[in-house]
Amino acid sequence: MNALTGPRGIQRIPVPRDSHRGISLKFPRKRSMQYDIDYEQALNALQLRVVREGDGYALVLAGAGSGKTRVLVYRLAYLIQQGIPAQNIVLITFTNKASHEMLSRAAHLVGRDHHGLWGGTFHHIANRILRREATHIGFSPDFTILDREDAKDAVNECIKKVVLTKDPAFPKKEVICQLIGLAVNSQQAIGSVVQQRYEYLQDFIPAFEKIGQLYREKKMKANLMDFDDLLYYWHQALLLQPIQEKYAQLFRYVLVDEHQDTNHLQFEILKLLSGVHKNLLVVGDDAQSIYSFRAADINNILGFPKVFPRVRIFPLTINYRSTPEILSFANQSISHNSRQFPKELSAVRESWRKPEVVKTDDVYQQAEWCLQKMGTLLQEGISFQHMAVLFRSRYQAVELEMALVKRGIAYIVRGGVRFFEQAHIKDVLAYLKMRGNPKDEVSFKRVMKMQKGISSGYAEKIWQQINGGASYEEVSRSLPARAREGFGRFLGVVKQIEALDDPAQMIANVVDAFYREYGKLTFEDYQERMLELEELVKVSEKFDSLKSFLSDLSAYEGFKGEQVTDPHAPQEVLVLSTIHQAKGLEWDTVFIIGCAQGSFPNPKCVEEDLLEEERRLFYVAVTRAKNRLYILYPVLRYTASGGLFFGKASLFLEELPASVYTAQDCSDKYNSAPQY
DNA sequence: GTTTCGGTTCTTTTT
DNA sequence: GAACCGAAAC
Repeated sequence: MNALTGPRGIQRIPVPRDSHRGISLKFPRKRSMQYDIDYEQALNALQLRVVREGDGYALVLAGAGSGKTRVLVYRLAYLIQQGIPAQNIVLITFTNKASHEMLSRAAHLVGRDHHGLWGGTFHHIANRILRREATHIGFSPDFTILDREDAKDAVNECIKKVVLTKDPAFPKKEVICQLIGLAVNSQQAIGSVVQQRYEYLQDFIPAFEKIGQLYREKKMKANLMDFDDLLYYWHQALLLQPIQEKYAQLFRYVLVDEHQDTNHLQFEILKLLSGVHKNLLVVGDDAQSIYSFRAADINNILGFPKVFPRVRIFPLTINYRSTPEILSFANQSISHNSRQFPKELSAVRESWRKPEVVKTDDVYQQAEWCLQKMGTLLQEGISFQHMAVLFRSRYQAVELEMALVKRGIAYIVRGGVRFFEQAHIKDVLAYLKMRGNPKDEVSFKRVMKMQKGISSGYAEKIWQQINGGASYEEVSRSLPARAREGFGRFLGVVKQIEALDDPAQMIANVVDAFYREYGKLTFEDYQERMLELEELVKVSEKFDSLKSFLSDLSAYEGFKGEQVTDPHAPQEVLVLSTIHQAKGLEWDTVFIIGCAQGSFPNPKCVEEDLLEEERRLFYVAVTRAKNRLYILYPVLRYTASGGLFFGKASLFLEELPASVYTAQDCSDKYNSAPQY
């Protein structure tokens, strides 16, 4: 059973029956036969108040492990039970996974009545709405969504058009993408974002603005949107009176999870969506705001009461998840931050062991220590699915991965490369996208560049010619021999899929006609990649048209190595995860590795604001653990150039009183590096 | 002018 | 590993 969320008979505080004022909804005295939900059994007094009295503008400050998911699920069930049609409720979550989990839990309570509810991430819901309203903002409904890599490439082309002479001081395309994204999400001019976050680049502001302009035009011409555009154009659409009217009328209740990680643009969307019925309930924890690099603005939650003076605030401060020892460790840590709602989480669990802080020689010993401890835990009856290893940065897990592979232990890594962002998946999908959206320049060029003899130069020329109305023969004649052959092969593949509309068949055809051979020559691990393409065929079989497949692609968040097709398969595998990806999850046992100076906090985050965010990240990691928490740090660091560093524990450990943990020193016990 | 290939550099977090 | 750069090859 899931201890995450609820008290289950832990305490029974009497609830004042008439404590809500001016609320039109009444809690039914007689429960309907249809669903017998025992709210009072399932929820504590404060949780119950949120569920029953969450009308109007409401802010739920839900500390880690305080049952926030449970509250949202029951609130949902309550509204439906009150007779609110599901299609008039929108539940915005941080990941689509969280949305699915909440909806399926709500389904347990109210059966099929939750069907039609609008659930998902901001981006997911934006996608759904924009497919309907695209024509109002200058797009056609079959627009293609660019992922981060595609967007980067497109921006790069714009950079080349603006910056003609190479300047070594000009920032890389990643940086440009980042600041264009920040500008959109925080609704600021690129110039002011640069002033605030990249002051040293201010000489380039005019160039940045030109690039941003060009990029926006390019996408519009090609009927493309990047992730940020989904929000940008959703907001643009909502600024049109009839559309605003339509959706603000439709959404009688707007529920928002993880509000601390929303950005300015998202908050504006929320204001517009809730503008008619004025039922906006946001749930969040300012102590867990960890996405400022995506323009998340902690002021959205800290300043919520200022924006809506009549807001009601519900603080949930009882933690049902962790032992008091883990909680006091977390509380001690977060108390070093200055910007937060004052609060302290209190524990109801029984006292148990303190968290252990383990000093090791290096990353190999760190991995070994984890494995040995896991062995002990297995003997105690804790299986791998109840353990997780968390880290600040993806690269910190590699030594542990090697050790796990060596022992044949199954694991998945969350964070890093996503299934749909791998080169071979994107290659094959580019063919389908090209067919689905003939204006899709990015996919067309990607497909062209797979052919030998054609690289970005000819890909551009071919694209220009075809758009200028040239026939295939004309294009072919204009090319040099090598490129002409490639173009011929391309036409062959296109012919294969021309007449099809079934995505699974199209994928299989592309692979058979071209990609299998191409893959053999391109990838060393070609066989694995072919297996993943088979996986892709399976995923696509669920869709009966190309259109529905393509418009739903963005909803998938699965990672490489995870079962994309069957997310509910029971998993006996160990989870290795970035802390960011671990948000909202919990395990019996948590290992946090790499808590050393120079790794965590990330050295690039030295500014005061960012340091506080790093500390919140540490807080998130710590509060994932229910019973056992092991925090490890290696003192030796190998630099890229082969040098050795002596490091010490993370600032976040050093600043804590020694009384909140037990320390273990494993360094010096170490003889020679194991060979992997 | 364009492509290809071999070397070098660096890796924060993500819808 | 993959992204970038420069030099050789077409």
